[in-house]
Amino acid sequence: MSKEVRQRVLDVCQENGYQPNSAGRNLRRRLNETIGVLFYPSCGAAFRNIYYAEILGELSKTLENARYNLVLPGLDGTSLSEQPPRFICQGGIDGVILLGEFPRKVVRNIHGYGLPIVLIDNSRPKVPVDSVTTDGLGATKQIVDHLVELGHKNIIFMAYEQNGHNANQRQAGFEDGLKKHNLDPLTCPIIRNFNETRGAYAALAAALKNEQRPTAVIAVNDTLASEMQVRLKEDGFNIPKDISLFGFDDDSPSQVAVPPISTVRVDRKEIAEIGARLILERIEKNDLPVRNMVLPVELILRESVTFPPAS
Amino acid sequence: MSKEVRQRVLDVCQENGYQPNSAGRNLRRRLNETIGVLFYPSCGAAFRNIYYAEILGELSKTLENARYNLVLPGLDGTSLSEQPPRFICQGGIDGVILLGEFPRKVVRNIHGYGLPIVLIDNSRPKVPVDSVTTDGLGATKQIVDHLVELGHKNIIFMAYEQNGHNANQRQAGFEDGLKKHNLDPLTCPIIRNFNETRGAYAALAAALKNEQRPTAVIAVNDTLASEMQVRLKEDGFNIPKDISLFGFDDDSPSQVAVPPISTVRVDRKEIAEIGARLILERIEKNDLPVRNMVLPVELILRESVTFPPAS
DNA sequence: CTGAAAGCGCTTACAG
DNA sequence: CTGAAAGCGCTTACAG
Repeated sequence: MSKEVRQRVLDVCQENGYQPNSAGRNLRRRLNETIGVLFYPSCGAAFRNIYYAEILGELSKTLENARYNLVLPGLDGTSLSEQPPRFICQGGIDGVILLGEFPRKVVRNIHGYGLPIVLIDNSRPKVPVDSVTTDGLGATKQIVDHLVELGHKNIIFMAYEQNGHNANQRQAGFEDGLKKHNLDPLTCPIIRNFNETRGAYAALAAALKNEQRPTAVIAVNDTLASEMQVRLKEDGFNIPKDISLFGFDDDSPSQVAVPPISTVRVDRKEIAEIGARLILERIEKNDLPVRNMVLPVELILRESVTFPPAS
Repeated sequence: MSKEVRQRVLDVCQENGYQPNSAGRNLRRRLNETIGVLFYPSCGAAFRNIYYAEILGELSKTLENARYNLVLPGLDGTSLSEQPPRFICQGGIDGVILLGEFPRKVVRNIHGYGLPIVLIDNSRPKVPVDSVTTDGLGATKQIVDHLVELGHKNIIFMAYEQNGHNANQRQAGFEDGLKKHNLDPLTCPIIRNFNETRGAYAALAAALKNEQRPTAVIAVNDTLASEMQVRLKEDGFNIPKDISLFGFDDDSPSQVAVPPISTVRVDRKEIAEIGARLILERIEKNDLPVRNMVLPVELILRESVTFPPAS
């Protein structure tokens, strides 16, 4: 074949935007260039936390650069306890990304299918799988440091009852912070006996009636923080003069709140890129050692935090 | 082959959960059993409206029943104006679902690639594509009917500046309602000169200073409605005694608000199922006539609406 | 009705 | 280094 003809063929391919047909290519290469994503407990529920939607968006962009597509099999994390689902038996995917707080049993189950998997924003030390999470423990410790520096001595940590990696890490950081500063756990309560806004505020309001009234509240995420702020204001508390308030995640609720709420920023792009790298590397070489990445986070200080009221 | 052997083979397949390999199957059948989803302007942005996440979840479940997977190509609706993207040239998908308010130009562009496409929650009459939307026009007319029946004469409609099918339909329904009840457009203003919460409330507050103070507000969605409610309460208005309030979509903000906000419920499952049906039918037979489905909606009456204050 | 062959579009290993 | 052949796993059209 002459070089001239060769070049002309290549040109024509270029012009018409020819791309090798994926089915043929994949069949031959025994690869799919496709990664499945699962949510827990469901797609709709996971995205109540907009944070996950942003990570998903970044993930799909990053994987596109590696010619990979993301596929959403039509099933929830909750229906995975039984038989292996179609999208796994069918061999149409090269790996699975688990986005959200999957219970250990489900992770183990999926891991058992032998596909490369990676946990994003969740970690299961007892199951040998790659993961990428953020340093919630360190973040809450930093928050306590900051509040103590301002003079706060009675601080509340509150999180939804439901166990989860992030809630647990953030609580652990709070407990570490209390120890470090010799704060009394009795006047620095941890509130976790609620699972919806109303219960949350009832529990918070009760804690505020304590003899040593708490002067700062750390909520496990921005949605909870902003809901508490609205209720506290309705009950006549001034934020931040009476009560300082911290959230987590730097989502929209903390930004649009009045006053804006101090929070912890997580780099969604970074977590997505690392998650993508982990799964791509494991697809290439499945006998890599397990890697558990923990990303640093950044405190965002806004008007919802100040010195405690003079007592 | 004896029937006995045949049965044993089938049994073994069943036991091991054998599924035909998708790459081989698809190559031969010249089909992909895969549908692409695009968001506008981006995945992260689209899901700020949790409504779209719920539709996506339902879509993936419905399509799973037809053995179809949903694939997220790693690109935004915004980057579609240029060359056909990889996931189209590669021939890996049988159709495309457009979720959200895509500009006409982009829809036309994608339609030009020749793949079956369907618009969900958006309609572009000038482009010959299937679509499924909800009856926002009828809904707002019903809301006006209801408010007028309670005695309201001065009603505000407010929506973000950005044009969009839903905002426009809902506004059109408001205008129809005004005409039907001979209400004066001067005392029933349409506010659309804002694109974030602060501007929205400034515009609303200004309108409330009108001589004929409006006694009811219809916000284009629940997020806007609940934000306005918080600000109105801060400024000393009682909801609903001073001002009745309507939102749209029956999302979480209208449910957790104090008081809960009247709204319009859209059946996410239904819209997803119809969208799925439209695209599957078009994949099967691409020369079907264009179908534009409009789903009925349901008014949800909550405590945020009552009679206007005695004047 | 049953069973063997052809071929979907590609890539890789092989022969020249 | 170049070019033809084999084969990935399936399904369908064809021969017997």
